[in-house]
Amino acid sequence: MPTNRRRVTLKDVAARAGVSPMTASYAFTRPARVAADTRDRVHRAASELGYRPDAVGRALKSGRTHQIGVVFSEHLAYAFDDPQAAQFLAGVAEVCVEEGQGLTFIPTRGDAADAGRVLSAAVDGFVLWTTAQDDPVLAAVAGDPRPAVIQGGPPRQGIVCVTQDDYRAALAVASQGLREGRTPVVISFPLDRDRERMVTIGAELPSHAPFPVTDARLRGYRAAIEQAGLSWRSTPIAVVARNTQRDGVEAARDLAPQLTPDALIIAMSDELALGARQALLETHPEAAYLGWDASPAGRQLGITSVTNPLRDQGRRCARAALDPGRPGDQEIPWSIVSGGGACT
Amino acid sequence: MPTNRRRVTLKDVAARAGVSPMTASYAFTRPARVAADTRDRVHRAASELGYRPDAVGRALKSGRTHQIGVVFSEHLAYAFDDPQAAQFLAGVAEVCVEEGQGLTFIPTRGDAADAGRVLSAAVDGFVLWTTAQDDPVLAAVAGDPRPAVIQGGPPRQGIVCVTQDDYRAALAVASQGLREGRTPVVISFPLDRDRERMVTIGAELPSHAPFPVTDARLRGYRAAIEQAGLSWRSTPIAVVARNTQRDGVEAARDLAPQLTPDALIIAMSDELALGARQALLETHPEAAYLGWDASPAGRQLGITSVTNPLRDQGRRCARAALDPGRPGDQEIPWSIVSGGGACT
DNA sequence: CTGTTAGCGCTTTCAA
DNA sequence: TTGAAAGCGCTAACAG
Repeated sequence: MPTNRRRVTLKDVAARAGVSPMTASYAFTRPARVAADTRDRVHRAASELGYRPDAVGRALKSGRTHQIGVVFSEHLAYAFDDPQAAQFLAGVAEVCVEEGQGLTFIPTRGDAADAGRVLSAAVDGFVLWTTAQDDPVLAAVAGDPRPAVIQGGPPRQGIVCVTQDDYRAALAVASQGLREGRTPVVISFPLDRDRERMVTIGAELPSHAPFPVTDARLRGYRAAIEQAGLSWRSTPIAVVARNTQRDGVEAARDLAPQLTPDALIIAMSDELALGARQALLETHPEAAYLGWDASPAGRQLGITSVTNPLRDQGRRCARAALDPGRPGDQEIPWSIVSGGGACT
Repeated sequence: MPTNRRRVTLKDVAARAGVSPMTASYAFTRPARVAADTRDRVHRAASELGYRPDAVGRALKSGRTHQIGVVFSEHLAYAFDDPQAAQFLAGVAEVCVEEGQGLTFIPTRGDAADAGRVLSAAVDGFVLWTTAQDDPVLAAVAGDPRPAVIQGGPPRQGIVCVTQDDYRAALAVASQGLREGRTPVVISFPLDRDRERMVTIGAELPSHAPFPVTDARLRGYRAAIEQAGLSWRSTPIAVVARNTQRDGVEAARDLAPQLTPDALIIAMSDELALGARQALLETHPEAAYLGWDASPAGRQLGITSVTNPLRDQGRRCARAALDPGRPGDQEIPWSIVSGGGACT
């Protein structure tokens, strides 16, 4: 039983090196402030003892945890099922590694205690993933002095926003798809936090969806459809629970009874479009598909899509969350890609 | 400027409620220990002041951070590019939510400072993703008193292991694939931590790969090939850098010159097999594919695969990391799935 | 049921 | 260049 189970503390190191705890501390945090031989003695003592600085003690005194807190305002595990969320996280993670910061996921479960959990987290700043207007976590974070950044909105005083102009992009991509005179149907992200799968029509839709991204895209699709002289009110709309191919398959099955052979499937993601395509390949070989995110798989299968560089947005969010200067909102440019070419 | 920027502390709450800090503390942590009206007074004072318990102060005193640390012993951002890793993380996250624990990613970049970063992290236990035998992080974590669990090995004193019997599974799946008399080639995960893409043959392979999963699967494939009366030494082997479809495409292109029309592509994941299939669909329509992980997409395209429930493994790892009792190693059962049916 | 004491591990401030 | 004092926010252990 060689190892001593008690934590090795800075005081132990100082004692062994024959210096005060302060000198030992400086030997690690400000090596230049300490005489070379003293510093070496401290370092030697530390490695002999197996000393590691304790992040908690350090954080308490210094007030900085060197952690970025990431919040997905719904069940945390969903974050890993959505490939777009994964891309976003990869971007956040890249910056964390570059800046020597840790990455803490703040667990949320959609209940009333979420706001408290978020505010109590031992992090220096917050990165939030798109959420609903009325999400209480938003209000909580907005009132916290730590920097906070949100991808996809909603915009809010006290929270920096990194977004695309989803309305214009949706209008543009749908308009392009409708040029061929096809009959549109829409596959939409959830309309509320219940995430209930359903089929409806434009006329039945609430005037505003609480998720700003979903809301803006729906408005864009609507404008495109009406500008094409078609009826939004009677356009079939499938609402999915999550952004997965599986949900795209289900949505397509739900829509199938109302589908014309020349249907234009307007989906809010390539993921959903790919699922729909797979479900309809045999029954509706002439259908066309619009997606979002410009995934390689989507491009390969001829899905027209909107670029949405989420990895880059993850990077921007992380950088902003690290910057106590509260930089301004950022709008990410987009373009439409179809079958290999890009325009606008 | 209404809000006071100074942090609201428990002492402030106590003062306002006219009680001692200890009573205020108990009002939050052990409500039952405090008289109902006192408790209410404290809670009211807290919400009026906007008080939130500080996780750092709490952790320092109690010695528990309520955080699980997840370590991917290479550049952190890679974790989000590998769909299998994402599944694993989803499992870990589920348990964190259930148990009210936080999830901290410990940033690593594959350099010498990783071990220190890991040990200094403010977490109560560690979950590691498969790594190499000689990874210094392993030794560091094994010597730490906090519980540690690793998915995929290597096994090590002081670290709980959650694994499959990759050797037997690889032997079984390759044997089944070789029944039809096809000529095998292998697409392998990296052989070392450099992750260099290359093509080689069995004869050139080092006798042991430092990644235990890769090593066991290669040995299984080899046994199957030799049992089928074929030459392992001359079997072409493509080594990829990462587990993505894209890498599968590249591997297939690298192997193409050596491919017979009846080739059996033995890949270490469905992801790689799907990439290879896509690359070879036109030039080698008769090829057959073996994968791993039993993904829905793989099954749909007729890839024979091994089940590898990583979400479940993530759950098991998280539970074990939370349990200071250091439960024993766990072996996950597997089965082979092909074209929709499952056997053994 | 409530309060006092003490101190977790570290570092800021100031003095030597 | 080094050290002493003080305390970050909280809670275990014990008294009252």
